Amino acid sequence: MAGKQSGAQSKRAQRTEAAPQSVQEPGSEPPLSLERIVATAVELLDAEGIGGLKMRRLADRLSAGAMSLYWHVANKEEVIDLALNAVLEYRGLPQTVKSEDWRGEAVHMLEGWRASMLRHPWSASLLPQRALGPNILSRLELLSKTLSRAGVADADLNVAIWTLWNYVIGATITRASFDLTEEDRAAGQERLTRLSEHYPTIERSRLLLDSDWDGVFRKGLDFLLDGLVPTSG
Amino acid sequence: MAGKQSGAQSKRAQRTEAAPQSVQEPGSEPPLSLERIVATAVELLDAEGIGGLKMRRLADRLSAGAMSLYWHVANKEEVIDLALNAVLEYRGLPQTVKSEDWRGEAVHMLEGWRASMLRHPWSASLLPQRALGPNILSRLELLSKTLSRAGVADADLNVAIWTLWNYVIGATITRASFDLTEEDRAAGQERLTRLSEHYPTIERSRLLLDSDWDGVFRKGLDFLLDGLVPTSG
DNA sequence: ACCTGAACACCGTTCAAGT
DNA sequence: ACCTGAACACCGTTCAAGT
Repeated sequence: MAGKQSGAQSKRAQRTEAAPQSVQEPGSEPPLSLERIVATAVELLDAEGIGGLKMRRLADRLSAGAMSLYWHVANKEEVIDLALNAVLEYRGLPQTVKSEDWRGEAVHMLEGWRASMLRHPWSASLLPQRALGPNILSRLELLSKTLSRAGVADADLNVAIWTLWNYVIGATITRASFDLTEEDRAAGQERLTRLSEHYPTIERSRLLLDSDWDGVFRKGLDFLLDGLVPTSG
Repeated sequence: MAGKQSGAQSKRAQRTEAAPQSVQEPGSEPPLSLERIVATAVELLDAEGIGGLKMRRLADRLSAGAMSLYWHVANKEEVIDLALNAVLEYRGLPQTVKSEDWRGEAVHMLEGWRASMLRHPWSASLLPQRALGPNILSRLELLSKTLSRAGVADADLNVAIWTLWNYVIGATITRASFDLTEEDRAAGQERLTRLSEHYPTIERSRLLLDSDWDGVFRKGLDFLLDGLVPTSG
């Protein structure tokens, strides 16, 4: 969200002229670049989670000295911001599709957003605390337009956006944290069973075990849209 | 959530006999205790956020050597788990109230849960990644019972709980992160304005500025309950 | 039983220096 | 313009030792 402005801009912003491209020798690493750094950061985050992203480790993966990164990037926070933005990249809908099904479009967009984040389970929990990068802004802009055309009045647009944001973020963070700890979940439910005198209702419903995540997500989303979007006659 | 089992149990669990209580001299610190450690950790977290919680700093506030904490607590993670649980403490409803307004009760509980977390803005983002402590389990148990009595079938209970969980967590994390960075928000909207050609719709709606958070929360909650709970004739 | 300081491993980052 | 190693500050935690 608005989150903290990770103001630090890398010096890169001042360099505009392209350096002469050196020919790539077989077997040697390509030169360091912002793009390679970000792509490798995403790989590392995917593999090890947010706790596994260390500047030295990132440099290792790039076969660079640990300090080389700091010429391309102001600090670790900028690496994370860039990685988060990269993961939220969005190819806009093909303009040729002229669907009248606004509701279906909104569902499709929100499910796509959630899917993008679940492919990178570290990403969802980072999103609320950070400045809104361009890719997430594009997604919100497109969602706003879709809801507008679906009949949501301008005065209700912020309510609609925030409600959906809240739901998608909460669902995705929760879902991702379950992914990360699949094994522990049984232990959790077992602990619940041991305490079943205290928590009979949630124990009985096997809350931690029986969950059709995609189905749950879709149902809640439908309920919200039912309330937010006037039924198009 | 199921989150990682922060398995480490402190040695405390093995000590059952109470130590002789030393009389409290005026002006001297009371002895270290789990209770004081947790209470002070919450204070520190409230004041400085999750990044401000350092074992040395916590010990300082307790006028203890940095390493003294480790006799009472296995590690920093246990401190955080305990602080989170403390913040989620819940005084059950007075049993004397025999309300028939299940829906109102559910809203009251969920708003109370959100309010508890907002009083400690570091707490909401921690909740999804961690093992469910007793206090949050109590809240979920009570919510389950209330929804059950409101007419939600057993088969639909998990869907209802998770949908509401997702929404409350997302709303609270987002809301808390805005609290933390009130100043930056204007800067964020200003940046939006600068980019208004790219994001005309969300710029026009002043998404980052005009938000009645409590109202938005309540509206989304109502929509979800409308869908989840059969209308009681 | 309870507390402590010295010491270690680790990590982000600064700096002065290389090419 | 781009990369590097040495060094610093900081932090969680181990350990052997105190009372």
